[in-house]
Amino acid sequence: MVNMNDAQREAVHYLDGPSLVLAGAGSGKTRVITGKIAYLIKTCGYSARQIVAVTFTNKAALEMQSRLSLLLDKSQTRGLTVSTFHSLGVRFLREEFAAAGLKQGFSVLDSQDCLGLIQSLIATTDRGRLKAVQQRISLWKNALVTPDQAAHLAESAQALEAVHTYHSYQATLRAYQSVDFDDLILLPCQVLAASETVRQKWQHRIGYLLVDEYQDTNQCQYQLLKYLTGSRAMFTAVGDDDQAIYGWRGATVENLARLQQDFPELRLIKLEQNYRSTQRILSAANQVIACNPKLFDKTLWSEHGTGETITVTRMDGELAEAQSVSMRLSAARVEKQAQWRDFAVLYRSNQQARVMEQALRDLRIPYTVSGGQSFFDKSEVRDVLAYLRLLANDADDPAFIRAATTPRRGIGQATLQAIGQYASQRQLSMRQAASEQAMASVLPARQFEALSGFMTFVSRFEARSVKPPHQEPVDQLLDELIQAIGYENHLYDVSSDDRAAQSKWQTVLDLLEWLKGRAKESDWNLETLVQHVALVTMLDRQTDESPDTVTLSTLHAAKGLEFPHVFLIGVEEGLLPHLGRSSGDEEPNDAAVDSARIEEERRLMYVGITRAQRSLHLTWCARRRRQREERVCEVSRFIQEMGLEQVKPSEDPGENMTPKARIDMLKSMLSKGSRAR
DNA sequence: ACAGAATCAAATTAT
DNA sequence: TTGATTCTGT
Repeated sequence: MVNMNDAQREAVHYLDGPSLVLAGAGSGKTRVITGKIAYLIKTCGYSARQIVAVTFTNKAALEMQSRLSLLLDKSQTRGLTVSTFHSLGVRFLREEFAAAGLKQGFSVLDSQDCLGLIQSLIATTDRGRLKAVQQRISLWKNALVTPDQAAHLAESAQALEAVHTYHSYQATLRAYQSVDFDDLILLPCQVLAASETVRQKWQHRIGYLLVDEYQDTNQCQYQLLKYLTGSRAMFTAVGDDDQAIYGWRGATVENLARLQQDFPELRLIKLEQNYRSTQRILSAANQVIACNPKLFDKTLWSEHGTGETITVTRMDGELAEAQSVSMRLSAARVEKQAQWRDFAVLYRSNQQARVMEQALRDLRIPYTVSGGQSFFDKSEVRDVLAYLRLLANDADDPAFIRAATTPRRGIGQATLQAIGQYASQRQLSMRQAASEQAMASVLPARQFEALSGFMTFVSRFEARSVKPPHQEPVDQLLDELIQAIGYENHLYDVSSDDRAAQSKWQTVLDLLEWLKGRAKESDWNLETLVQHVALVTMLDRQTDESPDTVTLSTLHAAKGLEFPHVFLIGVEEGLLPHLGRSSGDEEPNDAAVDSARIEEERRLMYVGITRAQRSLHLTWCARRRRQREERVCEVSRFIQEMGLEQVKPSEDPGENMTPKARIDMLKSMLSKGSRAR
């Protein structure tokens, strides 16, 4: 506790009741959380298994774990829970499955699976409308609104349709013995609300709870927090209302105010000293965020010097922007004697990464794109996971359909339809139906042959994987399973190109390695493994020894990170305050909604600015292709709000160069000394 | 095996 | 309108 300021120390030591730590950007909140955990264990005699720390992302959870391992021995952290809200939900349901109306091997469907489910419920090809419905259902769930309650709230015809879908959506999920992401919070909440016994059990088990990024909690998560801590209310919530950027997925800053109402004895601690950025950067950030109405008064200050000038550069278009930033990146690395990892390029939306990637590749600048879901979206990966899901959960119809038809084995549309019909008549899952002898009389002989071959295959592996007496190590099982499926051959059959097949097979091998690693690390069986897979994103796979690369990241994914040098690109009206509505949704003109949106965008800008430690460079494009046509853009209002001393008209060293000239110039720079590799 | 043509979907942020 | 993926013809 030596290296802490008074406020941090107070936050760590305060144990007389619930506390809320308002931690401004860069004020050392992770240090406080990890410090407090260490303090509880080392000084206060808490056992690690009584302590639960909750974050929003796996990345944050991992970060916290690694910081903790510097403060505590392995033996001291045994049994400690550091996980995301959603993983905690899975763990809860693994134990309380019965009370939630599930079996232990329930499936966790990701949003893509769920979108497919919704599509099967409402007949439409309009993806925008489907997504709108999905979003709506999700928001209801996050606000603890049941389908019945939603029916009373629905105003428009479109909302009424969504209610209807919500009903059948929930019913279908239950029938599949599956849950979506929102259920991982909602179901534990409902179970805790309904059962005194379960409540006491968990409240007794959890001696102290810490919540990171509290400003991003939704109503449901807040309720869960209350149930878990009970009237003892031994918890610390850490958050910053100025960094609340997840309103669109149901998070509500009101939870901060609500905390004070619900716990009048709440101790409020503010961390206002910033250890991250220079004065210039901090002052720009402060001025931007000052344009928002504030919930809590908070003034960030820093002992660092004034620092480098913040630059704003106008660019002709996306390409020029990307190339210019790449060049300046290269130049700055040499000038500042920095490493690639000291730089980040941040942007509002994922699409902006494309052009940027291309430009970086042209200049041989190594980079890592943070975020994006690509790996677990690949069809190879989803195919394999479907088999695992099917083994773990015989009610998982989507998994059944996918596994039964991939690779082709004589089970097609007609067979599936017959199975589906038989199943729904008797309230069975497709897999249960398919394994009934009666199918022999329902299906033509050839189809029945194919089907029973598949069913034998499935039950053979199920017996070895999930059923307790014969539980085998996951390693061996996975290898044999993939062999038995003949998946490699399937890939060669399906893809016309051998190279494509090879790379897909490699993806599968990567997946298997990753699964095995996870299973070993956490001592998980197949069921548990599969339940956690859906929660994992690309980010978490990066176990590579930190390579020296530039980071490309969305503003959302950049929260919690910091870099010496930051480029924030695409700072334009329409993009950085992002305007534009999602497609299918009807939208009354509501001034309050509009300004709430701008305020969230402003917080996003604030997050972006405060990622920078020493230098910050902003760019915007005079023209950009937005939605199908090139449009003229204006500089973002947020630039002006930063109150920079003077905005130089242009800082682009290659302003008048053609793309080719830019590249040539860079190449000559590279050969002069800096090694980009 | 590869290139050009036809077809299709796309609209923020993410567990 | 693009860009990406799939199909088709050589």
